[in-house]
Amino acid sequence: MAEAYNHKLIEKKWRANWEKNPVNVDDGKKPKYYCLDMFPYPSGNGLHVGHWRGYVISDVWSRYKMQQGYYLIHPMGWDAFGLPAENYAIKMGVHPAKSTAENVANIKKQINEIAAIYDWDREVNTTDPEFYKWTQWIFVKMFKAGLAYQKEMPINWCPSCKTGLANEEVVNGRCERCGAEVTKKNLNQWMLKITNYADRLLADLDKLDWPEKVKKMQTDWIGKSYGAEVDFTVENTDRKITVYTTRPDTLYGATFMVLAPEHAMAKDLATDETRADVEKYIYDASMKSNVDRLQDKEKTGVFTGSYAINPLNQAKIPIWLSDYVLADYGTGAIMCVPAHDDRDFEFAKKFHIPIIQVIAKDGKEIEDMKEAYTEANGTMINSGEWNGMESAVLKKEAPLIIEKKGYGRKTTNYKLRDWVFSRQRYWGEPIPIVHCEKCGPVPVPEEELPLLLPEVEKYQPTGTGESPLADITDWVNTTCPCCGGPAKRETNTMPQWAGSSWYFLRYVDNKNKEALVSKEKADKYLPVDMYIGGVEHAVLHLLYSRFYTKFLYDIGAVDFDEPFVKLFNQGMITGKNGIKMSKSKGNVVSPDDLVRDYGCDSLRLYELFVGPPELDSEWDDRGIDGVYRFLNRFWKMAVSSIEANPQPTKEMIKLRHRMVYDITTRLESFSLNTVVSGFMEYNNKMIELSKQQGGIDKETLETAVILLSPFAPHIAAELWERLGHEGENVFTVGWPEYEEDAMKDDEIEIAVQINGKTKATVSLAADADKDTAVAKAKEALGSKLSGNIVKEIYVPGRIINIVAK
RNA sequence: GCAGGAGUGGCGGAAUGGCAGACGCAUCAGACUCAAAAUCUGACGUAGGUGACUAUGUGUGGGUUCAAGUCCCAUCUCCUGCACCA
Repeated sequence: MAEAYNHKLIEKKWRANWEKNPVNVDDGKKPKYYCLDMFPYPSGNGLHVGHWRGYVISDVWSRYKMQQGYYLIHPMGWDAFGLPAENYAIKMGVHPAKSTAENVANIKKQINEIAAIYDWDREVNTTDPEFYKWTQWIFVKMFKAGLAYQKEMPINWCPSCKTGLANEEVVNGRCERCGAEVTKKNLNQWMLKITNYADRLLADLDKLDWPEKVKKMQTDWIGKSYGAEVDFTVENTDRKITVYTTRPDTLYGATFMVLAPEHAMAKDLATDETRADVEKYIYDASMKSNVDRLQDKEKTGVFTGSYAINPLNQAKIPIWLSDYVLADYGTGAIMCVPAHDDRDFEFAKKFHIPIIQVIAKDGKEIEDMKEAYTEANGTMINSGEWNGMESAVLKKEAPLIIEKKGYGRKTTNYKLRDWVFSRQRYWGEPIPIVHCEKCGPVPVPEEELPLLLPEVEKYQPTGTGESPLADITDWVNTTCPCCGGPAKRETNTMPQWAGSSWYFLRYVDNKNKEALVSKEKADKYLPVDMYIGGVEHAVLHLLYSRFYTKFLYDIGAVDFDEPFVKLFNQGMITGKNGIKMSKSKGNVVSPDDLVRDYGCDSLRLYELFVGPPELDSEWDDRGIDGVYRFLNRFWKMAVSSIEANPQPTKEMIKLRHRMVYDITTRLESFSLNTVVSGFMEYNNKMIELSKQQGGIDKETLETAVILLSPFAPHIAAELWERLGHEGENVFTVGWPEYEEDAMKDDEIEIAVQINGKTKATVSLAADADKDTAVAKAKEALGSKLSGNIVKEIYVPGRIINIVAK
């Protein structure tokens, strides 16, 4: 009776072994492979099976690379500053430093249960002063480069989190973190000039081996458009209003102009008759939240009483205010061509403004226009000297024509805005700036960094727009590094994204006191070859990281300008009916019990087996029995094979090569769920072959164990030892290779069809010629074949199809 | 509204244009057992037939092809992202 599979004993034994004998060692000769997980923030809830999946995927991939001869950079760390950690601390009534440390310890313990080969010597924590020293250093460098600046403006304000937010953190008018409605608040903010990098951030997407979806999301977020600015004069004045348009070809069709209510000139355009209405409209608009403004489908507006003059034809058009025009895009003012824009059309209809068609649709003017004709496709009409031109051509040429005539200029625009970088919260990196009345904002000298986050009693957000740090007068009051006079410290802190925008650089040189990362180590270990994580950071962390990396490249800190060569987004694990796992829904599945009952190896396999790694999957506990049974059967087959030690048969050799081929190709294409089913298939076949001689041959078994080692490391290590390799590291023996010739069958089964419908199967030599194959097929079909044979198709190794009438 | 992804048994899912449903879960039957669990063997899309078998079948409707889950056109549903960006 063969010894049964005991996951508890095996896993305990090997866990202890690996602690003493690390499997991933840098001998200085191996090439590096950097496989990175998006580092977690240390939440109090711990890990659920969904977090596990990402870590298992990255570990399997890492171990595969290790098996191929790479030295791995496979680190882990903690994104521990920021709102989630701080909000948790406030809820629990403890200091965030304390709760963060506790949560880190707890999650680290849970992560170790995965048996991933993280190199804990490389661990980083964004709240560690030795780490945030460099987060602050980057800010100082950006300040010196003119990329960090202050601006007073109405920003997105989360009344629940009591802090300002970046555009990227506002989702459908709500706070990305807590879901509260975002309002506007006028604050003096630190901004990062990410817009300086808009073109490079857009263009370099082409270099990246990333999911198309993420590239598209970033492209849309950057939102580059081409067009022209056109200057209109306000009638009877010498004041100008500049509008931005992507459709200068339709300039003759402009019948009115609309300004955002926040436009600097909005109030001034009012006349005595309209002043009351205009001021009321501006006030009402200022009171609306983002959510309201988005939900108001129906257009509203007010006529200012003033008119603008179209520089092209001197036409006099009314100037309106409406909140459908955004203040912070383009110039905050637009020319409106109702005939060729849906929004302008709707507005014109509602307020009875004339509509002039300037592009012929299907060669003619539309009589009773029911909707705008928005395509730039047709001949120009009602357009003076432009009449007869093709709209598509004019669209491209008009910006230059307008520029030459002095009516405006060719421009590009971006949806991307500068990054609101300050937070009115305690738990973040202090912004290393000192405000001096004489010298203005002065950066803390680099040699004085880190600027420590002071200990405080009261760390709750104030809600006033000031950070809790503002209360610590003896911290705030300081001297100017420049002139030595009295000065005050900046009291806002950085957003959570500050640390996560560059942490991956620090892993490879995490103890360096002289530099963010040494030149030598950066060149040797960076950039990241494979980055694995959820898709939720597509326009947040992934965009910010690219921006930071480009900046660090520009100042010569690193030698590459894209941080992540390849990106893989794993799908989410949800509870029943696709509902996101959360504590409040009560559908969180904890991995702890599953590890106890089935073992780490089983759970690792099942995490992959639930479905394609890139898609969301519903978790169903029952399925884990299947992989657990597989491991039991594999174990039983293996130990009895070791005992029987049979000579390899032709069948076994063939199976070995095919197994290597199948597992490798599936793994290479990241089809990890079918790798697991492949193991099951081949195990079933090995069990079948075992029946003849009490087992399968040693080499085939060894091959299977190596193939399995990245997926189920404990059982693989144990069986490798039992196969006579005591003291050897199964994880670095090398990935097995296959030979095409050894996989081939001499005789194959092939389907025989009549008119595309399978009617029989025949077995014939793999290299049989057409005549032989067709003859055999006809024989097998016998009386089923009737009528005239029109065509005989034979695809060797695939099919025989006889077309008969 | 725009863009992307997906629709295959009771369920999760598999199929370089070539025998649809691999692999697994659940279910049912049998073996072992005093019994249960575990394990092993088998059945398992639908309809008809005792049966070998026959017909039918990958959201819906067309098309290309000797051959379509796969390619093309149209259409419906669901999910994700963006959303008055001029």
